[in-house]
Amino acid sequence: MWALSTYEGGTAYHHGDLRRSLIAAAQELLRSGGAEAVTLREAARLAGVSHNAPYRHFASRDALLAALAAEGFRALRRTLDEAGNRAEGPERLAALGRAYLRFADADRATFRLMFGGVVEKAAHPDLAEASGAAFGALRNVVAERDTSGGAEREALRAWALVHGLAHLVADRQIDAARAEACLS
Amino acid sequence: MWALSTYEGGTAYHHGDLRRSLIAAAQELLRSGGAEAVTLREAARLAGVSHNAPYRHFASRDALLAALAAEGFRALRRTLDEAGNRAEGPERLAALGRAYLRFADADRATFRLMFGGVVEKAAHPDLAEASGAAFGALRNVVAERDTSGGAEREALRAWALVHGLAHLVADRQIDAARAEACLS
DNA sequence: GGGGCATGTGGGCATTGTCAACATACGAGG
DNA sequence: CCTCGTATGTTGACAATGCCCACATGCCCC
Repeated sequence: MWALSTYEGGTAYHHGDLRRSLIAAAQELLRSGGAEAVTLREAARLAGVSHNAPYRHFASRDALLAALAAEGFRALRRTLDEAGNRAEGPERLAALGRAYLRFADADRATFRLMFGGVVEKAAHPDLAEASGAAFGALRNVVAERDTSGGAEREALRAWALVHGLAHLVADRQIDAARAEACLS
Repeated sequence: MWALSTYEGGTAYHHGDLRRSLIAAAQELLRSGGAEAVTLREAARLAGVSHNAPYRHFASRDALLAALAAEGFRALRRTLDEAGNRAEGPERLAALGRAYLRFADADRATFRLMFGGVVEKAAHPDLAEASGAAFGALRNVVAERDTSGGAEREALRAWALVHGLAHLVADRQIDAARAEACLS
């Protein structure tokens, strides 16, 4: 067969790790055409399987999107953790902010899927957990900076500021450099 | 015919103001089921016309979504203008912020359509204009507060803070009251 | 080595976006 | 008043998609 896809693998009939291949294919669709372009049948085509094979791994298209979003939250968490480990003291929060912004800028489609409300977190426990973990990482560092009485409010403000900047970047309302300059 | 829809009107064949009816129907679909639920055929059904009638008013499903988003930006601008007129001096910015948050909270689906990247502003001039006007209203008031050298940066910060809070509210990460408490 | 079960296949159905051809009515100009 | 052009709406069709069903295949455990 000409043009064997990179997402194929394993034997002819049993794929080997179709779930991962489908996610990889779907990520490519997501990044190149947005959430609308993520199609079970197209992902199956890219993975070199029949149009119904994905249903052995994802209950529905929504479940596939949820998996993509969860993957995004896990990646975001890794990014935040790394940034947090490389900085110390008062620099730490700004480092997290920069990491957050760079994540949004580097993978706008995934960021929008994560926060666009297309997938309902309540319906996908895996997603909810990944999302909670990522937010936890951010909240911890935010709260550690300010231990006074108004910590709660300040933490929320910092979070909202970064989140808003990230959305503006993802929507191309401002560019990433200008957004980074806004972090105190 | 039983169950005449509120979106119908005019004579039997020629509807009268189908464009407006379609937008109203689509808004209902948007609010009750999100952007995914906005369907040309369902909107046509609600308006009591054939499945192809909408094409006389919208070139594509995307054009209909763009019209909904533009309508949203116009409503946001009206809301911001009213809020700005009712307040004076330093209170003015906070009033705009509250209006912004309430808009996002009251019509989460429309807010997400406006900022979710589902419709490409570049492809719909009407949308781009409405969006620009709404942002202009916000930016003017933001910039008026701080006329020092760092006005640009402070304006962007204020905008991002409100925008981030609005997204968090729309995604139900925090509730509207907590968000409003964050506005200085 | 045989059977159970996870995994993949093929066909089918309803829904949708979009195109093309046709039908109808409103309004301007005679 | 009539007629004809054009805006508006209708019917029919096609491909793509999500999802369901019955069936095929092959890996693993007994």
